Amino acid sequence: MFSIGQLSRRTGVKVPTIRFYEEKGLVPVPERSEGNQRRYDKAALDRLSFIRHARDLGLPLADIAALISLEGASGARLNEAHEIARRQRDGLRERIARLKRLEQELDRIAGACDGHHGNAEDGPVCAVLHAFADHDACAGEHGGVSLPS
Amino acid sequence: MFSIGQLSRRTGVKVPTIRFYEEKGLVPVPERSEGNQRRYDKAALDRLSFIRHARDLGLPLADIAALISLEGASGARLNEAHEIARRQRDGLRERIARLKRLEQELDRIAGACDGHHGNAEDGPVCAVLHAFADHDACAGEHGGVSLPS
DNA sequence: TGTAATCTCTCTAGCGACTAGAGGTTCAAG
DNA sequence: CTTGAACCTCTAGTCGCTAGAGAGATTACA
Repeated sequence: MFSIGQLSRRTGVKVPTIRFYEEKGLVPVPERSEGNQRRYDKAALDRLSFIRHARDLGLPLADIAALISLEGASGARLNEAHEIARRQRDGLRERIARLKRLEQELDRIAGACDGHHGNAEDGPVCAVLHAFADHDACAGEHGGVSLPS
Repeated sequence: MFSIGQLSRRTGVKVPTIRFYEEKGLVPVPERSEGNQRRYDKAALDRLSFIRHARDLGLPLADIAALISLEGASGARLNEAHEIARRQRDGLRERIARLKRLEQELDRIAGACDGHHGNAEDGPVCAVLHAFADHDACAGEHGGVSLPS
């Protein structure tokens, strides 16, 4: 039986975040001490570690909740778990690809001007500012639809 | 002179988002028609394109505001623009590296079970669920501190 | 046993960057 | 002149937390 602070230290999940998860139904409502403080057992620790790890992997809480609901499921329902993992991995791949394109362009922008800035009177002063404004100068497309959130 | 809708179509920034940017001071307050509707000129379009592009590149609005304030700046102040671009690129690189590590692990998890699930009675039913729970099985560390937001 | 330090409680509000909706007004085409 | 699309303001919701206030509980040590 540990307190919320001990649970926090063991899992690396911050105290307010644990309470937040409880509110969202991701962590079961724990017992309380006589003084109304939360008391957790090993099961809670495992559950929270699970969430922690899944969050580290980038899964949204909704997906994590779905996975949790699959605990002890069998057969077809289990494919949902695979589906989540696969979907997550594919999304990640796409994100990586897009970020790489962006990196290239930031490279271009960061190197656009190597120190000699003209005077303010001479029109466009620094290529960096211009480069940010100028999408056409991009080597390739970078999505243009959604952000790399 | 175009309406907010036309500006939206030309820049790809959604109408409510344009108003949001105006509220945040990123886009100057435009003139209004007699009937109180926003009317924009080419300068507004350029500014909004700039913001759009920078957002696509992953810059937070605060950085974009900083860049905007550098318009027409000279000398030392311009280095700030470079600084922003460089910082942004470096952050991106780190993010990419971290995401790659996560991808590997999701790969492992997604492939953890290739179709034969045991019966629910036989204890641990599917490796996917277990894999999510089991950080120790990770090939490498994946940060463990902050999320790939 | 006393007391001080640390934890924990609930609650509310805020972050970033929007998005969605309600309920009303204006514009442009036919 | 009428219709319907586009526009207005305002509020609230999204996601995943984080921070703070003010009060009560627990624990370590003297």
